[in-house]
Amino acid sequence: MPDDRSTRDRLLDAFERLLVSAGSRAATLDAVAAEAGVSKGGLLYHFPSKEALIDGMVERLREQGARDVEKMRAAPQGPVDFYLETSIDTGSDFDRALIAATRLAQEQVQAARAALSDIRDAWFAVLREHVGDEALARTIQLIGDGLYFDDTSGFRDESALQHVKDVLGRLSS
Amino acid sequence: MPDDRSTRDRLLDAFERLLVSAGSRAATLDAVAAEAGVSKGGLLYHFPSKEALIDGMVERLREQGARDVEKMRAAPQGPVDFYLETSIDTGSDFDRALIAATRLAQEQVQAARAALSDIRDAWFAVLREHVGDEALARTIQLIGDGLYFDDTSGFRDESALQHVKDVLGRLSS
DNA sequence: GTCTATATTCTGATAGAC
DNA sequence: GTCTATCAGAATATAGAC
Repeated sequence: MPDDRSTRDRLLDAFERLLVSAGSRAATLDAVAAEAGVSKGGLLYHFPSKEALIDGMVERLREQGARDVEKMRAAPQGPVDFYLETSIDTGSDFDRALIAATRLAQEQVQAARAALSDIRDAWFAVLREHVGDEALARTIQLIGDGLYFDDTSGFRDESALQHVKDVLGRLSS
Repeated sequence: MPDDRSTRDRLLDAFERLLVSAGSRAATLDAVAAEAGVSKGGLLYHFPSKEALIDGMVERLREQGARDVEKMRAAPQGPVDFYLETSIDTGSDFDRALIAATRLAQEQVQAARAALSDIRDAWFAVLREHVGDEALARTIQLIGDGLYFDDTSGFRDESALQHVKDVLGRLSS
C-alpha cells in the first residue's frame, strides 16, 4: 500500500487555508489544487468529489479535536485559561481546521456542523467538571466563543483576553 | 420619480434570508430573484450587479444599526440587558441583516466588514459609558458575541442568557 | 499518482420585447 | 418595471494519456 499521506494532507491544508483566508466561495477545486501545487486531476485522484474533500477535512478535525481536549484536561495553567488562551487564533493547525469547519458549517454542511458540535460538548464537559458550576462554565464558554468570533471575523482586540481574565478574577475573590 | 422601494426591499430581504438560512454560496442572483418572486432580469433592473445588491444591503444595515444603538441607549432594562437579550436572534429584521452581513464579511466583502465594525464600536461605546469599566464592558461584549455566534452557528442553548445574567449578577454583589 | 482535455451545469450579466 | 432569451466564464466532474 503506497503512502499517499503527504499529498492528501497538503490538499486538506490548502483547502483549509483558502476557507480561512478567503471564505467558502473562493475555496473551489481549482483554487485548492493550485494552492496545493497539483493539478485538478491530481486533487480528484485523492478526493473524487468536493464532498470527499470536505469529509476528509472533517475527519481530520475530529482527530485534532480529541487531542485538543486531552491537552486542555492536562494543561498546566488549568483548563479554563487553556481554553480561553486557545480561543484566540494561535495559528495552530487545529485552529485553522476549526475556523475552516465553521465556514463550512455556515454553508449548512452538516458533517462540519456535527463535528464542531461534538468538540464543543467535550470542551464544555471539561469546563463544567473543573469549575463545578454550570452557569459559570457556560459563561466561560460564551466568552471563548466571543473571542473566537471576534478573532475570525476581523474584530481582533489585543487586550480582550487580559480584560476577561481580569473580570473572571473578580469572581473568585 | 416612481416609488420602487417595495420591490427593492423585497429583493434585499430575499438576499438576506438566503444568506442566513443557506449561506453565501447559495445566495446566487437566480436564487435571490426566485425567493423574491421576480425574474433575474427584474432583479438586475433594481441592482445592476451583485455588488450593487451587496451595497444596497449594507447601506440598509447601517441605517438599522444606527436605530438599534438609539434603542439600546434608551432601553428601559438598561443597555447591558438590552444588548445581551438582542445578541440572541430575536427574529427581527435587524438581526437578519446582521447575520447576513457576517456571512458576507467572512467571504472578505469589505463593505460588510466595515459596517459591522462600525456598529460594534457604537455598541461598545454605550456599554463602556454605562458600566464605567473598560474590562467589564469588553467582557460583556464578548459574551454577547458568544451568544450571537452560538445562535447563528446552530449551537443554541436555551439557558445561556439566564446563566450569563446569573454570573454577571455575582459581580455587582 | 499526476496531468491535459473535455463535458456539463451553474453564475453573473446583457439585450431587447412587452 | 418586469420578462425571456442568450452569452461568456467559472465550477464540478469524467476520460484517458503518461
